[in-house]
Amino acid sequence: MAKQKKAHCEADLRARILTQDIPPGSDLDEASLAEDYGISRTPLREVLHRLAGGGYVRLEENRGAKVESMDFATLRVFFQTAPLIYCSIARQAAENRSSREIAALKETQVQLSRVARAGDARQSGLLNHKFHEQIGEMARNPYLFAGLKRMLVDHTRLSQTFFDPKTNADETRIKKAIEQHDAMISAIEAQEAALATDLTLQHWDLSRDQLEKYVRPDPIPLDVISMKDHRNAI
Amino acid sequence: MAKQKKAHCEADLRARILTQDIPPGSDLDEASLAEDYGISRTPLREVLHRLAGGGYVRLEENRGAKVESMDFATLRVFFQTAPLIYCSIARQAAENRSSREIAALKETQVQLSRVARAGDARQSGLLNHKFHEQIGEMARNPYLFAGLKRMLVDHTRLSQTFFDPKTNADETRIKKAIEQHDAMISAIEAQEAALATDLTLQHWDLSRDQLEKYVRPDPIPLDVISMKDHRNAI
DNA sequence: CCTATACATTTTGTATACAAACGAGAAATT
DNA sequence: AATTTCTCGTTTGTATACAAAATGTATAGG
Repeated sequence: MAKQKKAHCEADLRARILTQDIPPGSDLDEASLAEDYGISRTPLREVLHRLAGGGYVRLEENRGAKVESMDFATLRVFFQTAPLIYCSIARQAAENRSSREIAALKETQVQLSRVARAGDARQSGLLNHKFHEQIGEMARNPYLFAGLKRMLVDHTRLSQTFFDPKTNADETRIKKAIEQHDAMISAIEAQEAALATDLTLQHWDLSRDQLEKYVRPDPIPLDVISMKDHRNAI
Repeated sequence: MAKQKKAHCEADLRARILTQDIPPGSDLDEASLAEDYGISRTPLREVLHRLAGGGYVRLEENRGAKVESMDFATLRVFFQTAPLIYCSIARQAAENRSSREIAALKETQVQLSRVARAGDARQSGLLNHKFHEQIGEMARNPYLFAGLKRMLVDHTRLSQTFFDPKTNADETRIKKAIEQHDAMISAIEAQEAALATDLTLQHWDLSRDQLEKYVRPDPIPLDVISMKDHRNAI
């Protein structure tokens, strides 16, 4: 029972950080969190240590835990490194996947496409996170997997807007991303490493285009006419 | 005072694991370790959690901490992934290094060459570890750095014999490795990224030859991105 | 002789009380 | 008025006692 509470605490904190329910830079107070989750401070501190190990929070001496921030420098490195890690992982996942893992991945994908269709942005982001983490496990490469997990923490937080469609174009993009997932599953299942990396790169391109808009949004139109044109163009 | 004891405990356990003074697969008993280091079990458990986060030990539910083992599968992946991570890190270290970090790196190198000449294999291994970790920090890439740190845990453990010369050829190899370090420092200081990666690859080759008793598969291609689409480069 | 089960021992997990460090604000000194 | 120092409340860090789980051992039954 108490074990479940601790596991729930850790999973819930992870989810809340990934969805930015607890935003980057937030202070985490041990006493109040322990009370919230109905456990004492000792196991809560162990949870925080584990979250720190996974790049979710930063522990400072005598100063408690803060949710890892995402400054501009981090973002730059993120864009720089993502294709390398994602593609290397995809290649090795295709080489080393087991059929059991493929089945689990397909199950995640089914759930993801369901919640995405239902418009549940929060669950979509979390299941998308799980999807890519499962591919990471398939690669059986603890070195790259360590980097991937940290990368996914930032990626999921950054792309919180991705699964929350505002326009028709957004919905198309979500649909496309989920189709890409299906293609990636097939390639990995068929152990076609080259295809898997290629599809992963395309998937990254889609995500990156969306993220760049979020990070560097379209400039405000200089005049009313061009804005009208833009609206009518769709 | 107590803070120092805890820090010492963590550093000492790290060193003992890296030097295989505590061999892979060992069980770590909380009570006896706590007594050995003169701290109570609570802070000791936090140390173990941190070591687990760094890939030094594995924590199993209700079953304590074991030093991470190095099975055959791990070894294979190690040889596969090392050049990719080391070279990516070296390139970015050259791009992002500060002069302060260069000075610190040089200091480590001075110490390393001193203890290596003195035949202190244990300290040589640990300082070599520190040297490469410092280069990792220079890259300012938390994603690759996470993988590098895990890689170095295994690399340092594997190469425990490296700095313990048995023959003249061994001594020549050590000398060569340390000369390579000097060249790497120069390249990184001069921000010559291409040269730094090239030297790093040579350095890896030397180390790999030494570890060659283990099966080594083909490395992951270094240019997974540039092969495809250079739009992805930033 | 082997297996299974109950019990005892050991080890890990949690709660709580206490100690130490930090930070904010008041008081004192220049 | 500005700066320093002191004090107190808050928060984090540690020790210890206790609970729960796992492991080892002995004994009963087959």
